[in-house]
Amino acid sequence: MSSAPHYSVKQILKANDIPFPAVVKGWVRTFRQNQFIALNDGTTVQPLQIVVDSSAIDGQTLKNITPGAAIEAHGTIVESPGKGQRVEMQAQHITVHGPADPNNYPLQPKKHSLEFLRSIAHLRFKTNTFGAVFRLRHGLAIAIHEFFHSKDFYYLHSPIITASDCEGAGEMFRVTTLDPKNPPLKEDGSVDWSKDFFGREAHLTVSGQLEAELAAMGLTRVYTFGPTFRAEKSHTTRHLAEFWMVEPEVAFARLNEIMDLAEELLKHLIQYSLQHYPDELAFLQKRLEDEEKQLPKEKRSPMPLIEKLQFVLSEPFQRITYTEAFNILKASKPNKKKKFKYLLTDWGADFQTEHERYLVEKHFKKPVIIYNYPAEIKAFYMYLNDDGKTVRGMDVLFPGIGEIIGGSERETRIEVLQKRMAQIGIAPEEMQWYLDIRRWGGCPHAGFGLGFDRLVQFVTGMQNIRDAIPFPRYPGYVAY
RNA sequence: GCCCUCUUAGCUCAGCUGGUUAGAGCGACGGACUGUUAAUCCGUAGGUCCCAGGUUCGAGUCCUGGAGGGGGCGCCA
Repeated sequence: MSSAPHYSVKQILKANDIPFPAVVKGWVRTFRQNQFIALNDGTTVQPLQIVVDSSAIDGQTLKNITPGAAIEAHGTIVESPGKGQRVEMQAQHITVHGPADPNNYPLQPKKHSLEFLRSIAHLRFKTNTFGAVFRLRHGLAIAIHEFFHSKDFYYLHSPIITASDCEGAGEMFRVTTLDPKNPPLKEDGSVDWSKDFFGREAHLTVSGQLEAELAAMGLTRVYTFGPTFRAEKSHTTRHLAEFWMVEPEVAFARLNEIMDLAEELLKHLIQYSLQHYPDELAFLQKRLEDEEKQLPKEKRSPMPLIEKLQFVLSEPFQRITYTEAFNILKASKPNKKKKFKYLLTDWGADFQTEHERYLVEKHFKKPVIIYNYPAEIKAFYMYLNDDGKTVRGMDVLFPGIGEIIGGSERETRIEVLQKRMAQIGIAPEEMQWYLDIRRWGGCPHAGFGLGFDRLVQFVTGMQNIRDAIPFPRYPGYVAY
């Protein structure tokens, strides 16, 4: 057997100095005519063609070369006389590491529905679609770190288990080691959490924001990038119970600066995807087009995937205040003609999905940043404007997926913060640390949360967020 | 939590207003094939029509309940 180096399919397809000896390892996609193996190792969309001399290979090995089998091929990379590829391997020797019985191997060389693949999520990494999605997901993560690193942001590992249960971002999952059948009780019959592992109640974090604020008060610019958890029974294509969030927090920054940062980050990430993953995006674009062929025209994506990404880069995001947005919506046709399910009449009402979609997809036809929201519909930590009615919060809305970023300038005036906490019933002693950073060396600061899986969803064109994360968790479903 | 919708072969789906032995493509299996590109050609096998009741002379088709999938709304990232 040859002792040639092991190359990835990606390396071989890019190689210029041919011919050369090589070893490749991967999984068989198809085996045509007892002669042509299409091999994929997850490094590219394109498979490598391996040409087999069937007379030189024993019958059992030949029989085991079926879709899904893991093989190792030793041979020479040569220019391909065939039409579909530039180079191919002429194999001298093939080892089947793991056969895949074609009688019961679920993946066939044909289209499968995403729902079916989701039901065999442990195998979907082997497909071109999920290979492309997860390579892009990786690339976006790298790009996020590079982006922040280049701007002197420090990557903060915010805790996953949190003692803080008043972030207000949603229902939390409890973390406990107590016996659910027989928990220690207090005299009044309630559970005695002081006997639990941490000596008090603990939960999975819904956001690293509050911890990021603490770190920004010493490191100036930080960001978190980690899993967050919400026990909301959301049944939609854009919610997960476990999802990844990117949360930059910047000391001395005001709302405008954070809006600039959000727009720059999103554009950078899309630019990065277009530049580094053109093959994946072309593949995903075609996949989306094929899938949408069955749909009526009005339900299809308004433009192809790559064009959509370029379009987001082409213009500044539309920035409007809540009040401006409210006035546009109130005067809009669907509101006047009562086409909206929720009609807008009074200032202060929260926008519904249909309103956000109208602004983004019909009125402005580009990403929209809405800011200065009514205080009542936003979190307690947002900076109260001088009008006493609105807070310096902002949402970045994207076509198709809605809110991709939510952020704000934080309230720094301790007495205003205490008042708002009291209004919604947060005990000040629970949040002393949060008040302390206003007490000593407080300063204006702002930040936002980017839904990483929603970003992956947007860039890859996956309609369901469950197909943008390797192992989705949602109400009623957890596997692996 | 509310609403809509779907479940027929391994996969994707067809099956008209209830009416004989439930169909196709792909896949699988057997065979042919030395430049194919989800190869092609010939042949074969493969179904508890999601489950449980009910209506009916007769149910894949209608009704009720249940399970599972998908979608919409709310909540948000």
